[in-house]
Amino acid sequence: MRPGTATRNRIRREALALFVAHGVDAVSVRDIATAAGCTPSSLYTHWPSLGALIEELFAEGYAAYGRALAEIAARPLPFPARLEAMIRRICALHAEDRVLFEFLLLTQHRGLHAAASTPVEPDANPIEVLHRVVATAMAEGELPQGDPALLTAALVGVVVQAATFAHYGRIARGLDAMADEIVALCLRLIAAEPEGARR
Amino acid sequence: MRPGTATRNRIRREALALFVAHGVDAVSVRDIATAAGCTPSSLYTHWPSLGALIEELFAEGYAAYGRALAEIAARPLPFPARLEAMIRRICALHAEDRVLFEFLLLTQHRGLHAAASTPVEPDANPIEVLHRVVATAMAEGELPQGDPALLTAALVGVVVQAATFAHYGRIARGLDAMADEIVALCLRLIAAEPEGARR
DNA sequence: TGTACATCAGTGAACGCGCGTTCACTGATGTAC
DNA sequence: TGTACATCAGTGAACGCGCGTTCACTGATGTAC
Repeated sequence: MRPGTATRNRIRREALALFVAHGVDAVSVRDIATAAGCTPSSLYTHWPSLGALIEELFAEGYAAYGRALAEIAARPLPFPARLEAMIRRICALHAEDRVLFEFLLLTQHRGLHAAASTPVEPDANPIEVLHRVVATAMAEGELPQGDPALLTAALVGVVVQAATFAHYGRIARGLDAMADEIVALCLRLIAAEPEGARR
Repeated sequence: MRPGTATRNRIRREALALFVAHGVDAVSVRDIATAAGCTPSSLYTHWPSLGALIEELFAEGYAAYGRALAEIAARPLPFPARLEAMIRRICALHAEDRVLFEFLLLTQHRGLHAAASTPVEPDANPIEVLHRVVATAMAEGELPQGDPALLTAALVGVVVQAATFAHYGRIARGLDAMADEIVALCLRLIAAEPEGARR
């Protein structure tokens, strides 16, 4: 570990925690420096601006989620099995680093606006990865025809909103403790025939 | 209409549009005044602070959605019919005033943090209303047993994420144009037996 | 092993700027007599 | 109908403050000889 890396990591960790606790725009460079036990100017040793720090945290976290999903998406399994594995992975990541998960949740709108400008590796966007998987499954008949984007939204929505409820204390458990139920809900969404089905 | 009401409404409308376009924290009093064709100080004729304007817009919008759902929740219909009506109502509201819908979407986290302090009428919170309906249906056997909060989250998630996708252009249609499909997805979530069901 | 030098994380005082907000005011409108 | 007054939305200049950022610096660490 190079010298200075310790402070750099402390700034990253404390900034993330403050962003989640108070909202990104309510946290100043001085707040972060105080929490990290350094001076405000110290942040500029490691990042060219506060915005760059925020962008780095978002981009890295978002990309990590994207790569985790892309790895599963590439497995030679039927679509439902891959979907289940992806959802379980997300639930596990929620338990692994809840602060990061909630940061991505709270920052999604700001982050996605900003990220729209920068060209990214295709696997760096978890939504994109899932959308691709769903669209492919639909094209290959593993799923009934429909709007792949809407089904993707529904699947993402179930997981994201569960996390949001957990964040606000509407649900007391973490996503990993609910993984079985979340998977069951998502599998209902991709069921072949909803209701009134006749055979 | 009292004199001055026109400016007040213009400020409300332009502020909402700017908040949605750039994010709440990126919009200054001067920005709003310029868009509304008045001076910054004019805002203080109608609100004690910029924060009060933001809070009013969020609280009123959120409460309107809550009351719309509460009205449907009170109808003497079986649960699935009421759920369908509520979802269709939300989709219609999206088409009616998309800027308001997206403002509530983007502001949910900030708004919910702030609103946590103020005591509100119970029907002013659309999530609360839906949660109550789901919990009641579960208690009365209209739904299989489970965590009512998680099922509520899933239902909210489908609609909210569809709106988010629409906002970012991932889906080109408005919610009202997708109402049938969104309803179908939500009805799958409340189906009695998911899969592997044997009779 | 000891000295000289380069590197670079972190400091602390200071900066200019744009922010939300204030306040004495103006001027149009409505009301009383 | 005409005059005097009250009301109040909106003005414009000014405010203090906290923000992100800069910059000359310090001092510890690693390297060369």
